[in-house]
Amino acid sequence: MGEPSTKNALIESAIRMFQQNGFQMTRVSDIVADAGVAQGTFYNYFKSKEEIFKEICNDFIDQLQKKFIERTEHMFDGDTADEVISNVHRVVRDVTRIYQDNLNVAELLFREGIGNGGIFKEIYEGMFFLFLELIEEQVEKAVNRGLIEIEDTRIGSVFLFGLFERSLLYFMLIQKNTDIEKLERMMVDFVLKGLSFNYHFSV
Amino acid sequence: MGEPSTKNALIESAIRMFQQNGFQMTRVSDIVADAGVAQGTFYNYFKSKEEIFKEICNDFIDQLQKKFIERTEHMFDGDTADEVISNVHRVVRDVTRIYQDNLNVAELLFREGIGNGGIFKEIYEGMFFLFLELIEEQVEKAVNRGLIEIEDTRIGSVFLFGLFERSLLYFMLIQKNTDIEKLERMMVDFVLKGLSFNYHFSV
Amino acid sequence: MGEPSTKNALIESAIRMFQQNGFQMTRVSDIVADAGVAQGTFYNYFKSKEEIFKEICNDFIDQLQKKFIERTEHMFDGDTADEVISNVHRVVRDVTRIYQDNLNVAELLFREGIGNGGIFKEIYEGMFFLFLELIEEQVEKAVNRGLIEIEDTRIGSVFLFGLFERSLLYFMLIQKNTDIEKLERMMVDFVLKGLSFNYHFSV
Amino acid sequence: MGEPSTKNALIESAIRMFQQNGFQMTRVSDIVADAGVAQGTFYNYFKSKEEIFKEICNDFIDQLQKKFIERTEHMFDGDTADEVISNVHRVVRDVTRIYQDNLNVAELLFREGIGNGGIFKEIYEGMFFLFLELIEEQVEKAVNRGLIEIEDTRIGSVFLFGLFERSLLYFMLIQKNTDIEKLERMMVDFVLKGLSFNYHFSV
DNA sequence: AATGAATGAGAATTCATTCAT
DNA sequence: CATGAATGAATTCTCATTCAT
Repeated sequence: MGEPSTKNALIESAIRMFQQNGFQMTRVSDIVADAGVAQGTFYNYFKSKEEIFKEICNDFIDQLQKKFIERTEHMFDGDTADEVISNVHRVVRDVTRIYQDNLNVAELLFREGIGNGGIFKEIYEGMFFLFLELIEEQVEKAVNRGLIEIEDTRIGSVFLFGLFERSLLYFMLIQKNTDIEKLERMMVDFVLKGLSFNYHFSV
Repeated sequence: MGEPSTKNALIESAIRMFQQNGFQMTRVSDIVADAGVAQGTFYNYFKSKEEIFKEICNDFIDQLQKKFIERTEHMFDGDTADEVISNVHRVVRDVTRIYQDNLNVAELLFREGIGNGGIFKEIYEGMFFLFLELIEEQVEKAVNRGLIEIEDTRIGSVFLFGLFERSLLYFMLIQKNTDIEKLERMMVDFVLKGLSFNYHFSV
Repeated sequence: MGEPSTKNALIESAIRMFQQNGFQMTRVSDIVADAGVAQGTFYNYFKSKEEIFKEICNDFIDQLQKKFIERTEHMFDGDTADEVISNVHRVVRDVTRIYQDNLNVAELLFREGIGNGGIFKEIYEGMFFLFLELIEEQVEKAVNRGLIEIEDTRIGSVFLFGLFERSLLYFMLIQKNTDIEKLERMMVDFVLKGLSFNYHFSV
Repeated sequence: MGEPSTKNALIESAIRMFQQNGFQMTRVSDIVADAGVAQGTFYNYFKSKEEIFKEICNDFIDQLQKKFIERTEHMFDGDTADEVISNVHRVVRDVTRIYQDNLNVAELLFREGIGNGGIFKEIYEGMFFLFLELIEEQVEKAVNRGLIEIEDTRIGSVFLFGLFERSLLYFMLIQKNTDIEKLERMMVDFVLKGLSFNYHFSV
């Protein structure tokens, strides 16, 4: 019975420590001290310091990817402007929820992925490219359907993703008292206008 | 007279190494090997690894801040829509130039500043907050003049800065063949529309 | 359970090495090589090279101070000359024993305390001053009781302590075949005569 | 003409620095900085850091040895007690003068010689043994002439030298306001009594 | 499963000394 | 003689990982 609790304790401690001091600056000894187990115990559950980091991120990434794929698929669906807006809103809201529910891990992944640390760049950039592809696909469809207008869909997609990710992390991590629903609403509004959305559209 | 060339060689090597492997993973021995000098020589010019990083960033930061302050001041100035657009464009273009001219250092600062390394977060976040303030000030003025409409100026400013910084680095570092002038043009367009800019404005 | 033996091995090796080459010239690598453990093992037991030195000295200092305080208190006690002589002798003998039992450490402390190393001067000089105070106190009492005569009790005390410490270390460390009992006897004799002891004293 | 002043400046700076921080802790860069010359200049005058130390000590040692040999030769000479006392006093006084005139160097030699530093032990101990021999020779002569009584002349000589050296340094370096003439007088008195000097002696 | 002592490769930094100018 | 940049060996200390108990 020791297993699940010990492993969980290690994971929780690792998240806490990684967030506080970053991956590189966190020592395995910090993690085990925080978890209250012996140094060697760590290696009964994880092959290395890297492995626990990846294990921590994987759940979040899986969840996020799954939802992202599932949601973006219908991003600009709808027969009327209101339906489209509502769908865009749903994407924003659902993805925001996942960030909210995994805020610590999201920050971790974001920071280590962008930082030059090395190994985690791949994980992060893999995610980034996937999301970019998915968004671009939808943007193209929407352009084709005459819903929005944008000179270059790749550039437009980078705008969307950059704006989304950066804002989310800023308001969730730094300016924490922000009204997230307002943020979502404004984001949808800003992005649709930026994309020259045809507010009078109807099939 | 060996001084300036040795010091410069070290700085250039340091930038290269930091970019390749990150600050933490770069060894002083990597830097000196790349610069072709002895280990001890490094310490004739820099007190520590941290110090060379700071010295590298400082020039760029100074330049960027100066230009940013100077340019944003007139961001939404103008008596006609065209004049305003032209001013917004100039801000985007000038700041983009600085990024282009200091691409390596810009990436360095961005990555290490966001990564959890520690000391560089301060430098980066200091810059980030300053820019946010400057942008928000201008956004407020523009709202008051009826040029644009935005529910919350702070949120709007984060949108602007996030979109700008993220896109710039993406297209300069990853998708390098991008037509930067097109990017600038689209950015101005996207942002103004996102801010509900009154294209028919005139004093 | 490797702990006590490893730590002890390190301490013994450290004493040996410090004695052979001094604190400054002794490398941690010398100590671990002599103890037959890995370099890192040292730092499982001691925070630094300085720390092991302090730990080595502390036992000896504690013991010496305790005995010194306890013994000197009755240094010149007694109702007859013979009793007094016997008490002085006991002080000399007891303190000599402690030096004999901790010869290596005593030498270490003496050498590093006098040498300009820095940190150990404090330890040594603290001890030196304490002993000087204790001796002077007794010398004053003895002068007041008419047992001895000395123009300046501070100077006399420095004579006593200098003579004692220097001789002890000389004969224990350099001219090792010396008959210590004879040395003690001669020391008591020399010192009492030097202090103009009243050999016919009686209450 | 630059030579003598540059070399002297280096020597004076070296003495100052060695005294402040000890030989080991003093860097050549400290010495040249204090002397106001370039790093390389040091090596125009001295082969190494050790060499400047030796050069500093040599004058003092030569002087001290010369005077010590010259003076001790007649240490217990004299046909009356008063003459002997006066001769002993002269030895003490003359040697004290040399210490006084070279206090900084004396402390240096003493500290580094006793400290476990290594190379200077030899210099110091050579001196120590020479002085001990010289003293013992005189003590033996005095015993043979019935001037003094001492069970073991070697032990007695160590008493004399230990007391002398230790006291001198204590009162010259630490308790600096001491009346040196009184110290000399008391030393002569203490020592002669300790040696059971025959105050009524006469040829 | 848990422990924690032992490991040792590797990192930053110092500083006496050299030498071309 | 004076300079001071360059050198690189040497040293302390860190920490992920192993493994016998």
